[in-house]
Amino acid sequence: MDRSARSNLPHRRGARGLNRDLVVDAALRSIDLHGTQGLSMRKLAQDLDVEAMSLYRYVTGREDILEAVVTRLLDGVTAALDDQLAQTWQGYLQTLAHTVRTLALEHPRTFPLVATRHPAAPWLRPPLRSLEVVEHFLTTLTGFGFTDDQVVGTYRSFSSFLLGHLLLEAAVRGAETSPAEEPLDEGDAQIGNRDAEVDLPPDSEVLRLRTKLSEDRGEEEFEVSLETLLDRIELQVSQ
Amino acid sequence: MDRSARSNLPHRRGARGLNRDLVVDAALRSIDLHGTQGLSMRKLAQDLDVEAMSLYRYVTGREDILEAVVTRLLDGVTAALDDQLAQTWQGYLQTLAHTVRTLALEHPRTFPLVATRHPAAPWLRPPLRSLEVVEHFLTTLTGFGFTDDQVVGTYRSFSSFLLGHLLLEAAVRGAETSPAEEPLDEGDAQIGNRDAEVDLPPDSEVLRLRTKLSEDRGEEEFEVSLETLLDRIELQVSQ
DNA sequence: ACCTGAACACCGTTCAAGT
DNA sequence: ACCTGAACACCGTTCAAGT
Repeated sequence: MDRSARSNLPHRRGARGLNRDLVVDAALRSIDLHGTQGLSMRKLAQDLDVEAMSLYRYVTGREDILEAVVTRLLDGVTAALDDQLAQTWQGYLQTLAHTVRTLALEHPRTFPLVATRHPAAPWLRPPLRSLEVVEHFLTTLTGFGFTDDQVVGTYRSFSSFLLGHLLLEAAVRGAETSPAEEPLDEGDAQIGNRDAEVDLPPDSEVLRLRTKLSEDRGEEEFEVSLETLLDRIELQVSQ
Repeated sequence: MDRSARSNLPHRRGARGLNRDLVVDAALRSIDLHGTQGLSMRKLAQDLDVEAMSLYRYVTGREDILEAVVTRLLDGVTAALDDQLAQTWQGYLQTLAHTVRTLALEHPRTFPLVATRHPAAPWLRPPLRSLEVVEHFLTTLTGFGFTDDQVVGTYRSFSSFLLGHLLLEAAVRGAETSPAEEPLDEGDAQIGNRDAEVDLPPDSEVLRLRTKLSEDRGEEEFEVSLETLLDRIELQVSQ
């Protein structure tokens, strides 16, 4: 006999089955929208239709959430790599670089967290701050015949390459997405001119080069620098 | 050493002649010691022997202080450059790079602020987030005969080089300096082993390469990468 | 002119209590 | 087992008031 439909609709609303993953997901969404500053335990709980204190069942505190968000972000990385490309070490570094770049551009407000939280250990360098990713990196390059010194040297230069480029790109995208600047209630002045915040002397080089400096060359710079880095590694590996 | 040892003790305590610079100085000291998180208007006021509300005479709020701290940090840079070295563009970039590096290592807890605050304008890229420094950079390279495209391209690659390397170095130094980890009241376990926080599978590459990965090669990496960057720029400039 | 007390609207986190 | 109310010790910021 069919029992009455008691299986679905937990009881009242959607949030009865709370768990750690749901908390972390909600936190990531919130940070993407409002930045790390905007994340509070109380507002997060509200998003989940629960009181703030309930979160402490699944999470030891705010810091724990931030750490978990970083891990969550990085966790898909190794799975997302292009296997075709990953058949040479050059291809592997390329697909890894592009995967992390995509992630940084998809989460410009969250990426600074990946970049600046204290690494849990000195061998977990940002932005590859996940044991899984670092392990994959080391194993793969060793598999391609890199010596220990070459693997470690490559890990270091690759990390700082990614960190520099992506943090810079994320900062630009983050600024575009987020400003949350007051909509200025009085309809006056300030005609969408983003330089207005800094006043430039009329004879300055910055002023003269302003347009060129503001161009978005992110992708291009990234490709060129990555190419240079690979060349440099190739030199070390082949000798 | 520091100039809190004022010559003429104003009246009762040190803080009668409060002003913006004193507030910013105190904030910088506090962030160096306790990180950005640890900076509160109330505690900062206490350091200055004043009530929190007094600070608002000199500063529009917490954000204003953070921005001012970044500016203060960068403000000495152009003055600190080695004039001798700065007579070639290579030497100029070298002394500039080393000056900023010194600053990052002297203020490892404050440097992330320089790196991650939203730039006030798209042509103020971290970590050279100061109009003064950027202006100096552009003028100097133009003076050495760089075309507009070369100046701007160099500004971009130099910025992300510095950002990647120095944020990584600062993170390591910051972690050493700061942990503020509880002194564990009971004298048990945890024998200063920093890896304890992450448990490694016994067959992992990370575990095998652990020692080599933890070596501090900061200075060396920095020099080598800077050299490579200069070579790359030279190629572009000479053709 | 410079500083402050009191107040407001928030925080993160603990703990004992509810179901 | 899971959630919560009440409480604690903090926040940043405003405003009217003191000197």
